[in-house]
Amino acid sequence: MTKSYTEESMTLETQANSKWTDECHSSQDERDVEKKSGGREAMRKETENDEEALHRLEDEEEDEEEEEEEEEGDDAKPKRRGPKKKKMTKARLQRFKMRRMKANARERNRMHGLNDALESLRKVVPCYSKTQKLSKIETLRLAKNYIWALSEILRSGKSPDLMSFVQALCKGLSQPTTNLVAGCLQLNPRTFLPEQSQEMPPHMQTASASFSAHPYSYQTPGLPSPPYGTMDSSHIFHVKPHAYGSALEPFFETALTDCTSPSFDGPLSPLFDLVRVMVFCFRPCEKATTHYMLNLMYVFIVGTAF
DNA sequence: TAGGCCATCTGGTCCT
DNA sequence: AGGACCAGATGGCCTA
Repeated sequence: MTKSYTEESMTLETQANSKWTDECHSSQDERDVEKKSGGREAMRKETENDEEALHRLEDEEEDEEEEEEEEEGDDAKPKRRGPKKKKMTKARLQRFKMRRMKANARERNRMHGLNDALESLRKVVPCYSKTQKLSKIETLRLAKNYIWALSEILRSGKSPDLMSFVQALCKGLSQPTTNLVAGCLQLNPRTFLPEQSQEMPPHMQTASASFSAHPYSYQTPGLPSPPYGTMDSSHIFHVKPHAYGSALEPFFETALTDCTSPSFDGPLSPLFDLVRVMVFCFRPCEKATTHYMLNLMYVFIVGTAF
């Protein structure tokens, strides 16, 4: 981080900051040594230690503040006009450190929240395994495919055959994930693998898209590698009757009000209009954060398939 | 050992 | 001013 700074452009403050970040990194190094031995447990512990340190720092800072005020009071020199170039006093440095620690703690918590949301999503996509977790990116891809597939079912009102459904699910997924999905559904990936390179069309724009419409010629080089998770596939492509009817209505109403999407015209009928609602919800809206989108995907899947 | 994945730190931007 | 969110950087762990 600090390596990108040129020495010339460093102000007094940034010098102090970089000193701090260097300190951070050295302490980070020490902590990383701990991590090697203790793993995730150590990470959590270390977070707690950080928080303790933060409280200590807060206490210290209060004392420093008083000292600083005293210093200023003693200084009888005439004050310069114009923008002050703030000196990096001990107290300022302490404050900066504390701000940084607080921000880091918040960011950690935010990322943990994001990971929790992703974990929830992992559990509702059709390939959940405690032993072999999907990566973040693969979870998102699979969720996207799953939502697309469910939307197609809602749109057409017909259940596809399992093979077509799995083909749709595995579009764009990596080989290991494809194998995993196949394993979960007790299928041989050789029998259904689609062309991996073909990007899925914007599903809501192509109303004519259907599960069996894609040409599949991809040959998989390998078989799935254990251990697989198990998956009760009974629900995965059977949408809930009247999915939109009760449970999701409040959520989507909120989502639609929050988003800057065009308004609907005409009455909402349960199933078909769920698709329309999703079109609106999945449009990029100004305030759609990552967390928001993850929750939206989760709610759609749970509301539609479970 | 390279590459994928991940957690964390950091500074910037926007919003309240 | 402070918080939320984001993207870039960095370094560790794991696996093929």
